[in-house]
Amino acid sequence: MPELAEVEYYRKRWDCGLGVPIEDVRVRPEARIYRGASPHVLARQLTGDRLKQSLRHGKQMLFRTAGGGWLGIHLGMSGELVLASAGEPPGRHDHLVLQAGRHRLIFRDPRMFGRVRWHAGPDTPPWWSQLPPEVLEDAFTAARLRAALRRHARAPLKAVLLRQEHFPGIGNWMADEILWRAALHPALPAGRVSDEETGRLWKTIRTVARDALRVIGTDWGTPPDSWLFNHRWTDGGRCPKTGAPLQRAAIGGRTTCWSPARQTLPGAARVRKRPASAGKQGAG
DNA sequence: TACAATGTTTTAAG
DNA sequence: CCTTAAAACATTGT
Repeated sequence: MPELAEVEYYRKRWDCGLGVPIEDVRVRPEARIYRGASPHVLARQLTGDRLKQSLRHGKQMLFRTAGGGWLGIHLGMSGELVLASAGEPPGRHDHLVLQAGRHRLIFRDPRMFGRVRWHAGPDTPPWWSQLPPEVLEDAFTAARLRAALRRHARAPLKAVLLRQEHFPGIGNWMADEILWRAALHPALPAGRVSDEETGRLWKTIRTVARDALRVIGTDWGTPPDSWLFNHRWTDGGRCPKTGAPLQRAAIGGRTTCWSPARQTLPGAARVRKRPASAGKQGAG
């Protein structure tokens, strides 16, 4: 569920716990989200410490503790940060629970595609400092976008936009919103985007990121109907710009929504229909 | 019931 | 080595 703006929203949910001593830490050590890291070390070191700062970069979150620790959280597909009061019993999918004063800071993730990591030391963990520039930073230049498009020249534009090593924070709905606003077909091979279109795409990436943070990242507000957002999941949805019916298909492995009236594929490139169960060719 | 879900990672193939 | 596509991951809701 969470992309750039949703992660930003969740990050702030724990704000009321900043500065409050953590009396107790509960973990579900068998949960997949710890991925080889030791949840017990995390629990021991976090106990008695306090969170003093929260950061977000793309879809990654990082909580800095007063005692020199770093708690990294990725929400995966179904994760969320929840605030509960001290008395409530833990939910079935609450994999990390920090008891801080009257607050209970909870990482909840039913599908467990998320991730929790722990790092102790004065500097940010290596995996954090190596993240690519955010799409709203100055370092995210049109030249960087052009290089990413060149590198994945044969992949559909939609699939390229989802790559976190180039566009941290962009997810399925943002990618569709960006391509729709920029009037670029999601199946267009990235290498065929013209210079003029690249400039347009670069501006649109930044506009959508800003809009998303403003509308969703602050209080999870509902975007206006002028966005594709409100129309993309409903059957029979119509393009807010043209009124024409929207289309949906799997592109780049994800359900994709676009407006055929404004996002067209030039010439040879066509949307390839998924092979209708062609039967498995036995490997021999 | 079977399928899809706002995400990554692994595996396979070219 | 590189890129691309598909499967896998685990659970819930329609």
